[in-house]
Formats: sequence, C-alpha cells, structure tokens
Amino acid sequence: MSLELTPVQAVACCSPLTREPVSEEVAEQVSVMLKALGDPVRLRLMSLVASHQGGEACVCDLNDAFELSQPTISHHLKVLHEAGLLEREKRGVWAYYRARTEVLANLAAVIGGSER
Amino acid sequence: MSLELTPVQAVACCSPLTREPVSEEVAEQVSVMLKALGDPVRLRLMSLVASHQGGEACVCDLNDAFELSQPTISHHLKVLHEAGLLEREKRGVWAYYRARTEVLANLAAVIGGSER
DNA sequence: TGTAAATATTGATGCGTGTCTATGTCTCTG
DNA sequence: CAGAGACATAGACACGCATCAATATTTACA
Repeated sequence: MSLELTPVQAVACCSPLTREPVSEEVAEQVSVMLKALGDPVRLRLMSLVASHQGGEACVCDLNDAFELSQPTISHHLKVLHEAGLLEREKRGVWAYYRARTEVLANLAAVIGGSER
Repeated sequence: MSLELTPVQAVACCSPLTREPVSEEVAEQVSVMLKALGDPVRLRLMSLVASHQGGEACVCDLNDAFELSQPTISHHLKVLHEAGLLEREKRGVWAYYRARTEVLANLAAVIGGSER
C-alpha cells in the first residue's frame, strides 16, 4: 500500500464537499474522476456501459454509438478505466467494460452527500 | 425559454447515468458541470464555499487559501458560476459566492442515483 | 473629488488533451 | 501456419485551458 491516494480510495474515505473543505490531496484525486466524466463522449460512454445489460458492455457495441474513430473510443475508455470508474475484462477477442457503480455512488456522496 | 439546455436544467431533469444512456445534448451540458469540478483548485473552492458558514464565502477569504494569483482565483470562480454551481452577490466592495447545494444534489443524483 | 482597496477583465504563454492515421498485439479459425 | 478481426498503442497536430502580469472597474471613505 502506498501513501499516495488513488482516486477510488479518495472518493471512498472523505466527507462530502459541503461538510468540510476537502484537503489538497483528496481534491487532487477526486478531480481526476470528475475530469474523466467531464467530457461529453466519456460521460455518454460511462452511461452506455452502466445502463447496459448487466452493467457491462462490449467495446464493439460502444464504437458503433459514436461517429469517432476506434482509437479515440479506446482512448476515452482508458481514461475512465484509469480513473477507477470502469473495470476491464478481455474475453476471447472481445473486451468488456464494467461500470464500478459503488465508485460512482461514492463519488455522488462526495459531491452531493449530506450524510457521513 | 430556450430550446438550448443549460447545465442546471440538464442536471435537474434527466435520469441517472446508470438507468439509461444519457442523450448527446444532456451529456454536453452535464459535462460542463463535471468539467468545472474536475480541477483540483475549483473542487477545493467549491468545497470551501459550500462548507463555509451559511454556505457562502467572501472572495477575500478564498484568495488567501491558495498560493495562486488573485486573477486566477477570480477566473476559477467564474467557471464555477457559469456552470451554475455558484451564485454571486456583491455587497459593498466585497463579492460573496454561495454554493447551489440543490444543483450539487441533482448532479450527485445523476452520477450515482438509483431513484427517479 | 481623489485615493485606496477589492474584484474582474485582458492578453500572453506554455502545457494538457481530444482527435486522427498508422501500426502493433492478441485471438480465433480455416 | 496464415489470414482476419478486435482492440490497444504510438505519434502528430490543433485547440483548450490554467496561470500570470498588467490594467480596468467599482465602491468606500477622507
């Protein structure tokens, strides 16, 4: 375990924005997640995956939903993955991404939560 | 009223990410808000204002919390204001920013909500 | 009226990032 | 083993953006 916080850890441990000022370190990590969602294409990708059957979707389906090149979609999925918002699993030739709904819930709690 | 959605309207009317795919238009507007929060300095600013006495804070106090120039802080506050996350009120020489907690709550519901 | 203080605006600069084409890697199948 | 298909990576480019110094604007007060 490192002293460096990951976005997933940061979002799981801190109080809501509105309760007390977030530390510099937490802000740094949480903003990684928000920045990842702060792009229209990535937000739609996240929503497509999260709302899909079983909370997961195949890249092949995602590519067709946009008029963007395949590498661009791949890039955006990587950003979401590295932010801790998507899990990735390769099955055969296909890659499946799964939404980490508990992370989304934690993020939501930090943004708008009143509890904790 | 315009046909164009504002970020505040978009975040108030749509279902959670995980329920159904967000439309292109909603994604465009919601991502404005997320992008605004997707910067460490702005996230801390938002938290400072929201967690402050009465949900509002004076710019003079905010400037002191960062080792950044006054115009830079002013710029970030403007971004948060234009995203619909902060309200602004001038009283005398001082400017006060107030967190729109209901907007934050709506945003949180879109991100991690399961209801609606 | 004139000066000082608080905040916003402007313009410049360097770095970050969204997008593309080209190419690599891996897996299945004939 | 060879070819095809799915996805990722690399490199390039144009645009966006965080930051600053300088300046404008507004308000209070002497």
